[in-house]
Amino acid sequence: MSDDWEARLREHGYRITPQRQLVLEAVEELRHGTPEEILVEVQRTASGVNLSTIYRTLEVLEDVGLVTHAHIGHGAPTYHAVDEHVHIHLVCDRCRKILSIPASVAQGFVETLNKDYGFRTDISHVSVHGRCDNCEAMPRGEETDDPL
Amino acid sequence: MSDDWEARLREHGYRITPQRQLVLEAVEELRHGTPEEILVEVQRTASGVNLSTIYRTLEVLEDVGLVTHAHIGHGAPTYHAVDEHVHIHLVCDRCRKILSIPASVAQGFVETLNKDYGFRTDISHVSVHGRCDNCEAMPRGEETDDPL
DNA sequence: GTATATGCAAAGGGTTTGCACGGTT
DNA sequence: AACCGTGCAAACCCTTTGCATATAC
Repeated sequence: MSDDWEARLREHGYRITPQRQLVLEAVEELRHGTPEEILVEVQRTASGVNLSTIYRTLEVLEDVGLVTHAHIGHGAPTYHAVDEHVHIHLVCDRCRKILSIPASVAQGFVETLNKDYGFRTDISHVSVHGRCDNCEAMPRGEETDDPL
Repeated sequence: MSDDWEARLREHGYRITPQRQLVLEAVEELRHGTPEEILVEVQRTASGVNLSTIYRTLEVLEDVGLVTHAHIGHGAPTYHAVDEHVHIHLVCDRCRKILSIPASVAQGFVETLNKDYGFRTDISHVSVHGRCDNCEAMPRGEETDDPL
């Protein structure tokens, strides 16, 4: 865990609490986690922690720049620690697997948006949906067909 | 409205109903609409229509390929008619405006995903978040800061 | 000691579902 | 006449909020 997380919180006027430490650790441990999943991970250590604390804590951690979230569909968002490299999520609509690829792949696209449309974007914030390698080759039948 | 919509439904074993026609018309009229907004539009003509019918109908219309939806953040998804040109949504996180740009802008990106990662994508399904021209220039202060 | 953070429970959006009735085929 | 589609109400998931207590500072 980045060791200046305490400083980060303090700088913004937030206090250091066990819950905040645990949530940050859980996010780093899970790499991709929904609030619910983070709760479960946190409760392995501290069973008394409440879901609403997870939400409030994620908000704080996001505010100070220690975590971010991305939407992978219509369900709950997924959170990451920010010290991982920035990445894009490729979500397979058939098998539900999530591929993380370097954000640099989208660099040209992002630059075009900026130059041609004056739009500054954070491409990592949303996911790109489609079919992964495997599923594209797979015979029809066992698809999820849940249009996220 | 595309005039083969009845055929489209029948081909897939669905029936033709006033509600389905109204929902399709509403989607085309609105161009971007959440289920709730579509309900309101539909109710201008038929006040008795229920929200659950909107959801069920959108699912059907999506199944037969007459509409699609895209997620613009943590709120409700937004639906379109498919006969409009495929586009990408640029959502400004500050002023909430939605810019629609041709999907062709992302062509290079999409091809890279396919070639390098074997991932076939529908880029129009999700939105790209960031700051629009206007807001990027605007002095700080009145931003939404709601990290969709 | 004081302000912030937490736990709990209740409320809030958005969406789905069971069921009986009504409409399309 | 048979079955699908609809309205209604209840249930559901995810998230937010009010309030009293506990904790960091």
